[in-house]
Amino acid sequence: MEKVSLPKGTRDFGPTQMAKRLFLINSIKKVFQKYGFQPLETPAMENLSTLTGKYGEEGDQLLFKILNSGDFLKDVEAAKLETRNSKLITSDIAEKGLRYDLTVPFARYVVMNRHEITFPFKRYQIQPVWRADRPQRGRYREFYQCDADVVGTDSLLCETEIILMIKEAFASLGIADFSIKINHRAILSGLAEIVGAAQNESALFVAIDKLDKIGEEKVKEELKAKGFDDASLTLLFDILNFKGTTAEKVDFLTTKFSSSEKGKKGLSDFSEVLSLLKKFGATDEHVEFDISLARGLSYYTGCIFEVKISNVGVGSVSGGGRYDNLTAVFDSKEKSSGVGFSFGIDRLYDAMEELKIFPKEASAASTVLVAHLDEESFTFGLKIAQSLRDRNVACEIYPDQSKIKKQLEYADKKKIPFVIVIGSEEVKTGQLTLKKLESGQQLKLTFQEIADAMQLYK
RNA sequence: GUGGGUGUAGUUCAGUUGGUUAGAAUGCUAGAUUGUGAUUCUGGAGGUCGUGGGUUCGAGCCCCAUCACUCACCCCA
Repeated sequence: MEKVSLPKGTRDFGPTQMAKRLFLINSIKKVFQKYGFQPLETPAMENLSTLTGKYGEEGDQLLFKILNSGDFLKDVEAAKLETRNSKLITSDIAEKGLRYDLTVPFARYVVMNRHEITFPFKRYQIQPVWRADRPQRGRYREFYQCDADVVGTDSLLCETEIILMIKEAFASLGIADFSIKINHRAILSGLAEIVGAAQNESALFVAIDKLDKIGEEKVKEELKAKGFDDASLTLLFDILNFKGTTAEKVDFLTTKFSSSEKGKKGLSDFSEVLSLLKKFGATDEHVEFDISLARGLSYYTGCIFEVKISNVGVGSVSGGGRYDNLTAVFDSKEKSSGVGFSFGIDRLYDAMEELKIFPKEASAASTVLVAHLDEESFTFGLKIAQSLRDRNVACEIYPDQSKIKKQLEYADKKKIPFVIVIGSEEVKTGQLTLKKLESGQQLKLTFQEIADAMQLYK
């Protein structure tokens, strides 16, 4: 047999995985829709010009490019080909690429349709993206992103609703132990100002973002290497290491930021979000003010979020933040500030698998299998199966005349919870045999009784 | 891009200083049981030891190359 395989970093999702993935995706979709977000889908491929230059030089290299159709080398200048420099001829032989994320295609969509869109525009988008990265644990070349954004408003209501949505999504998924870490870009800028690193913000942010991953000492080393002196490091960690409740942290920073306008602005935004949360009637349970949270993406300008599930080996499962101008990358004149966040479906899946909290029904195919012992029972069973389907019960009848043993094995393997066994006895009396596979328990019941009981398992 | 690790049955893995016919668990399959799965018992099938070369009387084991997978770093979800 020929050896078949999958491209590196890609995966099949079999029926049992799909059942769980759909449970996850549908739960999240429901929450998005409940908060007024509308679905958007964009093509897997975009013009390469739409994608290049948006993710930095590294990002450009991670783009999957699509060869032009036909004789794509025909019109390339001979001199260019001679150089054997792939980068040089890329633009001549590939004008399309696979999307790298959902944000840039969304920005493109907003720019293209700005006259039709009613702002504030709330959309969600759940689609695969592709990166020519080297795969490793929890990182794939094809993976799903699950984004929700609001564009066209500065209101902090959006930030508050994001918190509510995260809480609601996790509640419906059955994840109880998690924390929503929040920080504000302006608070970070304030921090940079105080320690005299206003000119060197990004180096500072990248370093302190790693704090919980590599520890205080390593971060100090990294910052020293980048020219930070001992005095500013002491000052910095004095603030980063402050422990206390959210309110205490805010008070503490208010005194520290007395001279920093940016810092004050960040704190007031953050306090506003907390106060709106209260007005919604929600608590700040699971919400944690984390001064060291920076997130890599430099285009965030306001609140930033990151969600971690406790006691699992996966990284953050959700994140996002506010940005000033989504469409700036396309030189759009319209100001399109907004706030967005996304769920990492693959990581959520891994986390829920690790916690073993996927509901059992999520993996079951049918609720009932109709098993039969002879030709006559099979014919009788067809009616039973269809009547159950009429009552919206997922049901299948075994297609072949096989030994009852084989039919039960089939139900067991497919994790079908109930089997109706039909033989000459059942056909004659109309009393059907219902077997619950998990317990092995078996009852003689009428069709109506079974149909009623199955309503509970739909 | 940089640096580790691992390739043996469908799957997860044992395999002694290099020495007869390469094992286990699980899965698959047949039966014990002609109306009952999962559990129990009995039998059976299943391997070019990733690939190519080298050392040796002899290589799953040692050496070289190559490919695949995998983990970490950079970056990211």
